[in-house]
Amino acid sequence: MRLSKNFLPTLKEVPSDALIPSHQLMLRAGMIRPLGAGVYSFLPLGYRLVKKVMEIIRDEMDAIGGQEFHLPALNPLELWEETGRAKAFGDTMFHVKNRPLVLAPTHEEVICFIAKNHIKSYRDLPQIWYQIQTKFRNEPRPRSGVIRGRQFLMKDSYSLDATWDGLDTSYDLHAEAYKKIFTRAGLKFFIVGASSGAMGGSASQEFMIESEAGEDTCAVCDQCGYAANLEVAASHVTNALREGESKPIEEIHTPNVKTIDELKTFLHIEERFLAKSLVYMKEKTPVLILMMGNDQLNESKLLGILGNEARPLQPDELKALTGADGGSIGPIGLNGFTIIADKRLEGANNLISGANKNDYHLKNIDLQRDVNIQGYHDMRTVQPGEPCPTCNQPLRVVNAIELGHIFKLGTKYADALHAYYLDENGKERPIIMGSYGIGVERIIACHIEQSHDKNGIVWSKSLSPFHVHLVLVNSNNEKIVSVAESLYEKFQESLIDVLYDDRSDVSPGFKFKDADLLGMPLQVIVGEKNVSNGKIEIKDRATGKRDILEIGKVVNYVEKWLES
RNA sequence: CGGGAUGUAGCGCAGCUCGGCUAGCGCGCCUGCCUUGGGCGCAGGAGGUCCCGGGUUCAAAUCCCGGCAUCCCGACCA
Repeated sequence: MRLSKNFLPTLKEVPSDALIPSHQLMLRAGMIRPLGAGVYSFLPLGYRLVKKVMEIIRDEMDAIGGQEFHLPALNPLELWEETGRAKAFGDTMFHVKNRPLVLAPTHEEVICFIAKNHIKSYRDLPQIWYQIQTKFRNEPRPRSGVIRGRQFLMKDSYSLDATWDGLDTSYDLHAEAYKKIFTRAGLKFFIVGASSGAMGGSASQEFMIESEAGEDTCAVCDQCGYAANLEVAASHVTNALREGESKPIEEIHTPNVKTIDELKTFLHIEERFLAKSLVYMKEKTPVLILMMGNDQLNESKLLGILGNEARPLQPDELKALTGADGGSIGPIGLNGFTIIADKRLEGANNLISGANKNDYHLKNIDLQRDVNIQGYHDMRTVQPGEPCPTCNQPLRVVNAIELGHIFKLGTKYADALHAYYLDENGKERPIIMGSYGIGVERIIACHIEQSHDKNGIVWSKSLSPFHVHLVLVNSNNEKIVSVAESLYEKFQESLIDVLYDDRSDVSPGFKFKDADLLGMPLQVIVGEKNVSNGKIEIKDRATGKRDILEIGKVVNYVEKWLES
């Protein structure tokens, strides 16, 4: 492709709205332009990348037996009401104003609708159906360029199985395909166990890359490779101890002590003797949650135990139900409460907790003797530096960008839409589904986040929009021009993707800066300096290393590099 | 949806407190000359509803009220 004739608007300056490197560089490299909040046009270079990514995805999806669909973005609202997800998505789903239609944020419903009409027998299963298409979500706050948009490309696939073992197989096939896809895209990623959230279903894993710009938080162990979304992450912290003798409960005056840290300082005592209380409402029942010391409650773990409808109490409700304000609540003397505790407190005694009376705490509480604990659960949030649950090395807590998410859905959608098949015994059963997504633009943005320097993007060989950036340095010198032109032709004949900077009105420095910004892995530089000796310079974008070789050997050099 | 910031030429910004504008600067763009190994140089030129609507005033980019948009933090994120 000739730069003199093609539309590739690069920017010297950083657009002020872009803060993270991938967003800045995608704008500067002429890949995208904003149209509205979270809505981007892809210009030719950007779309070339999109197509590269889609090619890799198609390849690996087809390899596991996936069949590509093209599904409508416009969906009847009614279909979404049948599964209850019109309500579940709420304002996140776009609704068309002048017809009862919605813009699909994902496609379980449509897939299930097709399956319902055509999958009749266990002999029709299993199936893997996928699509790579635009999805629409009315994100309350789009951000970070294409990483969170209101309109974005997603590869979504859906497995349909007759048995739960079949679902496991389909799920594992996807996990393997995803590893291949992200590896081929040149990404350093990790896989975490995740919460399946409101999507429903049993197992779920996320494919993540570590990035400060990430919206998810994960605990990772560099030693053994343990990694988990903080929503579900665990660590190997020590428990509160049970001492030999349980002393009698005593009330202590603790004026103006509101937080665990204040209590710790006030009493000069270790955190493991303190029990913090939080109160949630599950339907009509208040639930007191005991956490050790200043451990942070992990709400997603809690909701996994209590159900998604549970909610924290308002301060006035708290006072009415316990008789005290937050900071003085405790497990003793409550009526009508369910009490649960973090595993770390299991069986502990001689604890200090709130007295349900402002400015007072109780000491020597024995959870076995004094409290009717209805269950110990892991409910704490992992902190950086805590020991890894598998190898005890310190965990890091990092931000991460979610590239892909795989779910075992089960029969939720088949049940709602009555998508049944007949098994070997002629018995009607719901189709068992899995759902597997990949953010297409995120692969591009994440690659840039992981691979750039102060001069611009550094593409990996597999993802790069062109293999070679051919730079004609002296466009006023006919000899140089003819060498560059003939190289351009030879590259094309050899099926090497080449971006050719043949502009005559641009200074050499400008071309070099553009080449570094655009980030093709190899720069082939045709300039007077070397051509006069029959030589060409090849610069490796990633390392900056330069090789000088004879003109006749350039194409072969690039071919070798491509094969390596 | 809460908190904060910003909105002036294609991009990056100044001017706004303290009203006086014929609205500047750098980059980019156009024309001509020049230059050709790291975002050249010189000369000339085009380009603006100062986000929108209302108000105050002799006079508003500037002050006041209302809206919209974009970005950031938080909430949210199947």
